[in-house]
Amino acid sequence: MTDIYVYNTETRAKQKFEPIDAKNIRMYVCGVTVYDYAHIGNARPYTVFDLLYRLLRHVYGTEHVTYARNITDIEDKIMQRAADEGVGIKTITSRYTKIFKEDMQSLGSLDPDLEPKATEHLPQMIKMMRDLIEKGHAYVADGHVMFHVPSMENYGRLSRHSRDELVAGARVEVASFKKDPADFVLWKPSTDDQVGWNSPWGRGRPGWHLECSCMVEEHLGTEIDIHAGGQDLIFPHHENEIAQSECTHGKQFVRYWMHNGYLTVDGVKMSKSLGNFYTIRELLEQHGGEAMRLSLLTAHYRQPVDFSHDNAVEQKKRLDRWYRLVDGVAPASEVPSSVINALSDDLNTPKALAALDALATSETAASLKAGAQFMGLLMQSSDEWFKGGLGESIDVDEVEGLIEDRLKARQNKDFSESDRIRDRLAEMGVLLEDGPSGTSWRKAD
RNA sequence: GGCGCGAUGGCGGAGUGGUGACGCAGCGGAUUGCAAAUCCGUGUACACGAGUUCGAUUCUCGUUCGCGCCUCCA
Repeated sequence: MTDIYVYNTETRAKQKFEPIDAKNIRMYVCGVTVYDYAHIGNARPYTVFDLLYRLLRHVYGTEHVTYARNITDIEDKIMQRAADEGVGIKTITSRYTKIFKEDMQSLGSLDPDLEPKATEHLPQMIKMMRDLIEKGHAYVADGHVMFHVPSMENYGRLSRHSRDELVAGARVEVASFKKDPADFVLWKPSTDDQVGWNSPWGRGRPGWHLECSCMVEEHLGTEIDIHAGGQDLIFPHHENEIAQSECTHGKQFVRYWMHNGYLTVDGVKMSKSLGNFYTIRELLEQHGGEAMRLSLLTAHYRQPVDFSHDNAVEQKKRLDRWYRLVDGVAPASEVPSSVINALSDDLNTPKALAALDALATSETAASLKAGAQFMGLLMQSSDEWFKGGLGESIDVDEVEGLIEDRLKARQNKDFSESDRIRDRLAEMGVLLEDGPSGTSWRKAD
């Protein structure tokens, strides 16, 4: 069996992956908050950890791996958006959930086994808060339920932030009802015009961290193999998940914590708050799903990746070359070991892509296709790739008729006529390629 | 201030204690009426300083520069 190595944020080291139960491997990736179109930075974790999912399924068997990716469908930004549009939050969340799922599919990610929604886990959250209060880890204050950070001995071990450092470096004003400045919210009260649920502590809504702890427990159990997400979630989100789950259950919550680096634009982190973002939608329209997927995979997942249109165009050219080679070729039955080995080494996608390039010869095209498809690439036929998509209405019959005319002109050595036809096709967005076996065409970029 | 990441050729980006991946771009050639595509060939790099070593881009320390997190954030 192939050994998989992953970098564990908690130990800050690359470790051999040893499943809790090889017949029941569980991974959880923090999903999106559905209040707007997702940006391409959001897509990075779901793309790289999709590869981890594929790898685990390959090594341990499809039926032995469960991947959950939640939908955060209650959050203040959602409420704000709903209020702005004068609609209920469900209208907002179902709209953007649908868009998000479509985007992920366009980027070539497999659907997770489970996509739990926060709002469907209120009873579990109330139960966890009860447990935490009973065990002395949480308290009620001013309509809030707060987690009491000093009640947990090794709080901060994931981010390596001590409670004292946190308090000293805090940029946010400390609410007066907190017993300790580091305490965080499990439940907050809602006013009458805000969305809320009844609870033993009054009508309110859950804090973000609580949701994930409860969804993990509900669907995957109290101890799971892998929990992943963006680096910005290490603190406070994942730190607080550990606090909630471990103080509730008294056992190690997660074996391996994995975090991807940021996607940047012009070297700066892409984020909604900075406004320097591209939505997945707009980039899919410009570059297509596979080029965007490949673009996201060109850097190792823990490194920052700087998004640029030039890179997307470059990756499209790489795909063009591969698609030419695999035209009409059936994928090999085995995924090339060079690809599996590269991915098994902490998801080394640049190395895996180099392995594909090494297979990009006419002799090894079947292996290239198998390896690429394993990574969610080369999923179309070459004809679809070169001629389809883009929605530009290209009339195939007209194109082929003009190619015939041009061929006749060329046979008559009437090159000014043949070039005129080629120019006309170019205006239609069609590029010609004269090969030994005749003339083929593809849509222009 | 605390915690952490990085610095490789024109660009992107692996990797290694000792003959410099890979992609895109460039250049030369083949092919072509021309172009495109394809094929062959080809140049350029390891931030700086010190240390360890027979030998360091690779290990150690320091410096400089860049980036992120420190309760919105994938």
